[in-house]
Amino acid sequence: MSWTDERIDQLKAMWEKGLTASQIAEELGGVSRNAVIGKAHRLGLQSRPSPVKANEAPKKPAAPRKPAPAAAPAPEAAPRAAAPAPQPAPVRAAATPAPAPSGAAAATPSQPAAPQPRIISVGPGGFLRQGPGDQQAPIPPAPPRRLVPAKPSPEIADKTSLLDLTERICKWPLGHPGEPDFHFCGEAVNPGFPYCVDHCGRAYQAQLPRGTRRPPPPLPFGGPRVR
DNA sequence: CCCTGATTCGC
DNA sequence: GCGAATCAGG
Repeated sequence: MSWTDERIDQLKAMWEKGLTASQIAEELGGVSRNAVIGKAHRLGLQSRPSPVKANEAPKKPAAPRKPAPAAAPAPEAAPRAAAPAPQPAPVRAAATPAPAPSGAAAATPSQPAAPQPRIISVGPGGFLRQGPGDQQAPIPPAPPRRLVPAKPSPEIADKTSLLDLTERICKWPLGHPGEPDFHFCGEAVNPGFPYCVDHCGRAYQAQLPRGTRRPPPPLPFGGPRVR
């Protein structure tokens, strides 16, 4: 897979939306988590609180993993880690940046300056919900669309959604796509299979000899509800 | 173990 | 430019 404009756009949107690199990689498909991170950095989409970047360089800037045996007599006093990055922890959740105009009563409260949260919703399957017009434009006007919480409703808050699926999560669908409570099994998979042990039993059934009568197997989709 | 992002470096 | 390998922290 290559980084087409579309895919780069999706990457940007999802990255800025706060999805993890793994999730983005899964949604895009054909790329690894590392590829996503690498591309994100190349694109300049830096930041994101990293779990491994707590402190800077108190004493040892951490020895470079590759000693770089190649002759490099150049005096590299401080090759990297240049940015002290006193940046405060990024607060990404707030929908309203709250400009906070300093100065005494400089505010004209009547109209709170419309912020630009740049809301990009990612629909099921990870596709970007864009109007036909804004193919890859910044989407200047805030969409009048009603905001939807990350978890659509408490009802399915603890259910396994499409975005929750990983290689080791059972992908057996429960309910029917489109229904509000449609979700996936979510159990730990039977290693090597896309389903948990239970659902592997449903998905994979021994081939019986020809002519043997057999009750129709329950299908994941289409058939009557199976739970 | 699982996960996360950051970084390096051979391609 | 790309991304696997690796690191480092939770």
